[in-house]
Amino acid sequence: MRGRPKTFDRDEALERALEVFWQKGYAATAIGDLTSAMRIGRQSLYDTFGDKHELYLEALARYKEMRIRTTRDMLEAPGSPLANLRAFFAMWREEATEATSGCMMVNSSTEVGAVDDAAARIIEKALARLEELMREALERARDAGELSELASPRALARLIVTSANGIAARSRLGMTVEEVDDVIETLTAVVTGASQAAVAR
Amino acid sequence: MRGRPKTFDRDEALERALEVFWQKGYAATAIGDLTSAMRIGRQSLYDTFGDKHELYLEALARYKEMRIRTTRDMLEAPGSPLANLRAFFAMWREEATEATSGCMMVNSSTEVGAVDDAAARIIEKALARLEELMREALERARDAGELSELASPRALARLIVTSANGIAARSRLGMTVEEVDDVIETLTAVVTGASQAAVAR
DNA sequence: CCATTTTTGGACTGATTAATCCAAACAAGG
DNA sequence: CCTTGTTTGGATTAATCAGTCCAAAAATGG
Repeated sequence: MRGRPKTFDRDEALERALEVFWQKGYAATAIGDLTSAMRIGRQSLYDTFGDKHELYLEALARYKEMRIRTTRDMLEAPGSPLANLRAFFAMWREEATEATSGCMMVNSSTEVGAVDDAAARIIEKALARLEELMREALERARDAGELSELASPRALARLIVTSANGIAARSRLGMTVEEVDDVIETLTAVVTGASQAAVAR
Repeated sequence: MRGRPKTFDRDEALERALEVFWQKGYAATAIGDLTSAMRIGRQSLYDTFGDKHELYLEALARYKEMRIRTTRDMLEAPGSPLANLRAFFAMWREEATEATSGCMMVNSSTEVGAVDDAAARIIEKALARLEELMREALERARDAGELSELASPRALARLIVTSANGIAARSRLGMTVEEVDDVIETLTAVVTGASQAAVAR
């Protein structure tokens, strides 16, 4: 290897770019915001990551991987599948009340989803994967005897992921614990079968 | 009245601005996009609506009113409260599958919610009102004997509105009928009390 | 016809943007 | 020390943006 070696870590810089895009979105993020957060020069950014849009897509893909990994690790942890589901809800609750970043994929959907096909494809695949992980977790809980029959694990998984997306959107404005808890407790009751209502007659 | 009379309808122009902001968001909408959609000159826009941000807030407030009005009209229609709830779900389903505009309040939350206090306040109040309308509708259905006891009408209302927000975010990427139906059918089952799962043991 | 007001659009300002170019500093290996 | 490659930041470009100013045209009432 000849020449001056790279002094910054590509992954670290990408991670810092991710945080800026996650918080501020695509359009509102200026190159200067990125270089200062990433602590690299402007030219290094273009040399290393292409342009702003490429960097955004790479950050979004990284976010997607992170989100899928943590979800899978949580839901597929050893032990009680139902306890894992509860732990997942708890994590989600913490995130919604302690931060206003929301979910980068939800933010991206609403901001650029309709015009950025590459971003849309990343998000669509990620949401499908998250639904799959959730469905499998529900089925494991059922197979372990912690839940009785589920009418449609897939449909229930979709409701859960959709609700998570709704919470994420809302948390951009700031959410109280009470607001999140209402949603989570109701969903938990649905999953565990405590009926919220019963058809009369 | 002396002088040339106004030739455009302020409400119509505002409605057209609303549609642009709804579809494209705040930052991505240029003044030129607005004037051409509103079919008025640039100076008329500034004279009539102040500046871009004021116009956005007014459009957002108009959207909020529209959304609350249609929701209330639907949920408070004469006849069966439960049928009204089902009609509400049906409308929501149509919107999610036939358009990619989503919900302007959800779009606004994720884009400017964290930095635009005026917009945030409009949205927070609107969501609280929608939750209230939904809670009241659930209570009417219960009181009419169409649903049995509800553990927490408020919590259930929050789950429903949150899911609607999640669907709205997701619909920006385009949604299939199947995806929406899974969520709506599960929610309907929750409301009507058809158990999705029961605690084992 | 004149006064009044509105509409329209071009010219303009000032700021900001993404992106490129370039030169100087810098750091390693041969 | 010299070659190679990297980092940095200033200069620059070309585009875009919101917003203001202004003048001409248009439409009404007196």
